[in-house]
Amino acid sequence: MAAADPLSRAFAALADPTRRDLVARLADGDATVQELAAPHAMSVQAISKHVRVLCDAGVVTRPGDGQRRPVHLDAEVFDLMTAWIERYRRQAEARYQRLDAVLADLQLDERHAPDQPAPADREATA
Amino acid sequence: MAAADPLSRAFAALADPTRRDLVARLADGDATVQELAAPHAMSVQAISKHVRVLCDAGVVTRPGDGQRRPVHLDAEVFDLMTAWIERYRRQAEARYQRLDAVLADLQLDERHAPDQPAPADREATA
DNA sequence: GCCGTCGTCAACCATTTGGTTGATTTCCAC
DNA sequence: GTGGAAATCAACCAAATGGTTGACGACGGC
Repeated sequence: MAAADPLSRAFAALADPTRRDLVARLADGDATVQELAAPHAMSVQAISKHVRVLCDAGVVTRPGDGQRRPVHLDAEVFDLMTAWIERYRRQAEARYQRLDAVLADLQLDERHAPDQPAPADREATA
Repeated sequence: MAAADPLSRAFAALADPTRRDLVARLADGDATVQELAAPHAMSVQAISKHVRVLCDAGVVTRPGDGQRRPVHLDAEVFDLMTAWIERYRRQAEARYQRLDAVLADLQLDERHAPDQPAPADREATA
């Protein structure tokens, strides 16, 4: 998963509660690794690794190049994720509505042609 | 990560391109494991495992209890994820705006009080 | 009733992940 | 300069992931 596509990296980065906590903390403002590590009963190195994962996923940037460089939340990747999620949520909802329409049609048809076979709803995608 | 919180399971479930592909396929309509496995050069057992992960994450449901039970996309968990993402995206954006306001204030203040120290913007969260 | 197929369970394996500790680098303050 | 703190690098370890193959239970069609 290390050299995976951006979407996989982004979702994987947020799949860990510690990293989501870091994001929540960074939404309040930039912070150093030490500040991020303080409330997390965990070594600073572990937090540094988590920050690297967030960085590789593009969730976070490190503007400075010194060793006191702060960690900065970059919300741009979030758009990628919401775009993907919303796409399939809408598609699923649209399918529901189409299914409902088919069922309604069946109800109507049954009143004068009770033995019509039901059309496969997946072919109606186009 | 097996007994993790719902959000972790949901993000982890979508962190795999194969599983995202299954979701894309299921957005077109319910399908059996065989149908899902067909286009994925991979054993049926592997697909079955992926479906189980999606099921544990609540992304997918299996209405039937027979062995030919179809897999059905359940978009409800998507709301959880978008809610989390949007929360911190908005918070980050709001912080930007506050930061901009602070900077604007500094610009103004510098014209008649040039040596005021900058306030830490993170304390302004409350 | 029997056969074939669908789906899963089980064991196994390679790789990744998430954590540790110890050493090293790099900068800031004095 | 020198000392100290910040951050990372490196090696290591336990557990989880993602895949395989093989076997097996449960239906549906003939």
